[in-house]
Amino acid sequence: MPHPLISKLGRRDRLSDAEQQILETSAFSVHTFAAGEEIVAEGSTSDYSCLILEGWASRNKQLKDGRQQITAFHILGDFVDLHSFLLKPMDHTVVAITACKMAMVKHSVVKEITENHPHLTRMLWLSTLIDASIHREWLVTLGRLPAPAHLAHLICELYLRLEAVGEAKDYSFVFPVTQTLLADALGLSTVHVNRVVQELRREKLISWRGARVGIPNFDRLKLFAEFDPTYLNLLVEQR
Amino acid sequence: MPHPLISKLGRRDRLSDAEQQILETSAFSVHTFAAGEEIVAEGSTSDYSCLILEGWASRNKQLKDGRQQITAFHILGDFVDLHSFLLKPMDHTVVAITACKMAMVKHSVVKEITENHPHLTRMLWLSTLIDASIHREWLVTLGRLPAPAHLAHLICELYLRLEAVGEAKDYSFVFPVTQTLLADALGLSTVHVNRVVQELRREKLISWRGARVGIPNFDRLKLFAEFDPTYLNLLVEQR
DNA sequence: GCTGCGCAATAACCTGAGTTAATTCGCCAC
DNA sequence: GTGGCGAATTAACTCAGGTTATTGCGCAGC
Repeated sequence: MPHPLISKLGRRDRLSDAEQQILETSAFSVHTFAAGEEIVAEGSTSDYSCLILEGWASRNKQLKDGRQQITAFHILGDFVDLHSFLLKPMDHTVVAITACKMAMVKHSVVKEITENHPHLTRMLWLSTLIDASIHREWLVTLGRLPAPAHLAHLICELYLRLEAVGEAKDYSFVFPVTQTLLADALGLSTVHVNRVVQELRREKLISWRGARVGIPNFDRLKLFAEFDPTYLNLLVEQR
Repeated sequence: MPHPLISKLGRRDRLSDAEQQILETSAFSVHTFAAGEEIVAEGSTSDYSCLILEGWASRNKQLKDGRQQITAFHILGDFVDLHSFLLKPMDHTVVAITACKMAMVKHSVVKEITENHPHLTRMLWLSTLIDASIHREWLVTLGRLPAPAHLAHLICELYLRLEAVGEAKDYSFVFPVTQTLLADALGLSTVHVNRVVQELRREKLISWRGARVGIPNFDRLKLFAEFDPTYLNLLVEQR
């Protein structure tokens, strides 16, 4: 299996053999985390970043009263806290949604890349810029879309991201997220998430039984969600 | 007057004379934009980025029905669309809130920096990471805070950012944003923004007459907004 | 001094989403 | 197959915030 980060960056621009070699050998260890386990703590200052080899993770920000907002979902190939290379301390927690296998990369290695490999540096920078672009899209869906369209939008996004890394096809994917977590991502209550899920099911915009979500008609769901995939930057280009 | 980007980055880490020199001479021109004018169009692919020398700007994302969400406010020293160096096409518009003076920097110059000046590259990367960190904080305030705390939080943030660039002191600053724009940033209706502004005034958490906002008791406002400035990364550190 | 205009302020009414609490389902352990 | 448990579902009621419409105010233009 090719290295997931190489595939991911390679989807945006061609990587040289030397660059691929560097990424191949960048991890100093592989850790496994159980579902629900905290991978990175808010307020911590680490000297490494984590790349997902297997499983789902989320970035969570806690409020004082115990409620939380999820600011991102992460899947195979995502460099969950690459920003902690320069941005310290961590402004959020990273939590394993399912069991996760993570490759740990020392910040000294990333620093060495910035010293000697400008193109690869730009590609890593790009990957954090895409995270930010997704944050902005979430701001719009959170601030301006009604709950049903908001959920539909998230499902469109996750499907395309999963498809890009080979974890989804034929408009169906495994979605290991409880309605409670979904509520934390959508800024809703659990009860209302349930109402909205059932509305989308009733309208045949999605199917969802067990952990598997299906999209009977992607164009219809896109339209309903006002979804435009540009912000995911899934196209190859010189950087 | 020192170059605002040098001061801004210099607040996060020491810049060498050579680095300062590069930033000094990086702009190829200075443009002025009128209030309300579009500085960068959504969907466009430019070969330069803009740095604010004077005035306020915002990043706006439009919906089909004409409504919009503001995803960021920008002030003196902010590199409004540095991400367009690697992320194309633009996923949002940049609009001048007041009259703006902008320094335009060619992407070829930024690229040259990434080729030859790793530390300066990291500092520029950092500045986009701070943007992302603010996006995440906004996701929390948008998703989980009630409207009054949300507005209070924004005012805390803007005060500290303005103070850091010398545009605010003594807990008072010029806030050139109409309640309609504010509604687009907070994900609220204009009417509700007005209700909330008056609530904060009534509670003596803020004063706001004309374009000037005052904060009689910053600690009380922080508490009310659950505001923690960590995410602004205003502290100096080696990068 | 009048007119027009953008913005702030108010009012009346409506609705999407929150809250609390009870019920049901699916699945695993023993 | 029974008990336990987390998650999904449902119901009843409340409320934050949206909608539509009107009014007031300061100011630029003539």
